[in-house]
Amino acid sequence: MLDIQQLRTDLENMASRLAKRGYTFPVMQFNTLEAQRKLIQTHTQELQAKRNATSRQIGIAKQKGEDVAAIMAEVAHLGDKLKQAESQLEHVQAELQQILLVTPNLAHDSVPEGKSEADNLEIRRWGTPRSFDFAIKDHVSIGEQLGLLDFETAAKLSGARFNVMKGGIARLHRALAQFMLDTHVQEHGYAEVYVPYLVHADCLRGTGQLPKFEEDLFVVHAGGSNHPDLTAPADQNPFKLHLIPTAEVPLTNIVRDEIIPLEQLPLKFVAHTPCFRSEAGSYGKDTRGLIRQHQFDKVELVHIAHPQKSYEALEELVSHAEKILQKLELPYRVMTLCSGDMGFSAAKTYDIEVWLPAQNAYREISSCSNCEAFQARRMQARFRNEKGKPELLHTLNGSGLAVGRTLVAILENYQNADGSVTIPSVLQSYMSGLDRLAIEGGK
RNA sequence: GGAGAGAUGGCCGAGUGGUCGAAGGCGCUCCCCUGCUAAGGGAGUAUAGGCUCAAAAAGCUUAUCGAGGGUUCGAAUCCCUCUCUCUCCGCCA
Repeated sequence: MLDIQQLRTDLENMASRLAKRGYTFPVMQFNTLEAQRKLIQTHTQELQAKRNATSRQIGIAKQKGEDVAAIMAEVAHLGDKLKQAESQLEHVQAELQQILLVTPNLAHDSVPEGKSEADNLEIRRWGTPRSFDFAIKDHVSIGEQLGLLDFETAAKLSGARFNVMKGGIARLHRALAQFMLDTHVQEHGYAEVYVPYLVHADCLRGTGQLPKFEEDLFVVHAGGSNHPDLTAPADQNPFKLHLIPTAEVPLTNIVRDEIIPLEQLPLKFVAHTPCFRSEAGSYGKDTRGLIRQHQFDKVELVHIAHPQKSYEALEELVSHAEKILQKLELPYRVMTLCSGDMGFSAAKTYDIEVWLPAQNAYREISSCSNCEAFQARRMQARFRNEKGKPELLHTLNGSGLAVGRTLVAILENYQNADGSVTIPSVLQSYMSGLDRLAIEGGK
């Protein structure tokens, strides 16, 4: 959420910055509502002040044993007027809030201007794509030939965009998550966290998925759709929960409504969770294989940072994600997303793209963003600053990494002519020393 | 699932209709006193808004005692709904 005070004082500038990321801010509507708000709020507060003062007088008079009938008559009609004013105010403020809730973050000055993916800026590459002397296969063929990747069964169980992994691939998948967690905890200083996979709507509003992107989420009810409590307000309804689309949601919301002592900053959290996405609007995209699934695992990194240090933290965060690919010896490149391609909450985003030989392309495997105070303002996540005053934190998140896509990268980059797949050396200790997945080896 | 108790400021804790945004204590900050350490005295110490103002300072003002609603001229206090925590019983991985 943007700072409404900043919008009031610097509207033109803010609107033009939003335009750079392809968002048209409703300037006219905002101005109209603001003018109304000012009028109604002042009026309401005057009425409230009058009521408070009069009530105090009544109290004093009664204590002295004086007659209060005259004063009572004076406020006789105040109640109705006040109620009306209060409800008008509430209405206007809800409308303003609605505008703010669907307005994306401002891009940082260092973000290149652009409209789409095509305008993203490559900033570095690591590793050299391997050249193959045989006809390469994609991860689906590799996995199915090994007998360890089974999309047919997955479709029977749950439909499209799900997968069943077996034997060595299931284990490799597990090994990857363990390896990532261990690296971030032991080498990068993250606190390992286990979090709920079902969260309240408040959490999703806090990180920016709601109210705008509800169609991308899965919602669950306890006890089926006939549960009587479904009629209760969604916010406080314990029987309506959302499946997390990323661990960013629970991890970042850990600091919601908190004031963190200065000396505890930065907080660095890591969690391995499944992620659930409806993938509405991506019909026909990446339909084959593990790239785009309704359910996938991810190791997520979150920093809760001092505002003055959040851009240092972003560089650090990216380097932590890169480290995983380096250890796995997978070639990748790092992109700065242009203003038009960034997510809703981000002020600046780096994508890490891993080399996928079968696609002959680099594909996103991690997205690392600094959201500055955008999420913190929605969450009321603050710290006590050097002057002892509460101040909004900066929040950052990044994949470190998407486990399923990393698995894809390994299957494709480490494939051999005989259909087997070499296990990267850093993972072998997680696989009881196994150094390859062979066709007859899986069970 | 059943029975009961509770939720107040950074923390503890008082407050059952009226000058209560809230006694007292702890903690913290500043000042004073005291030749070590300690102790004592004084002052200050919630958050988010709005208006006045070019701005700052300042002033005025509103809201907030788990959340939402209600009663009332007036609610931390009374009523209703919900959430969470604790204790006991039952059930369960």
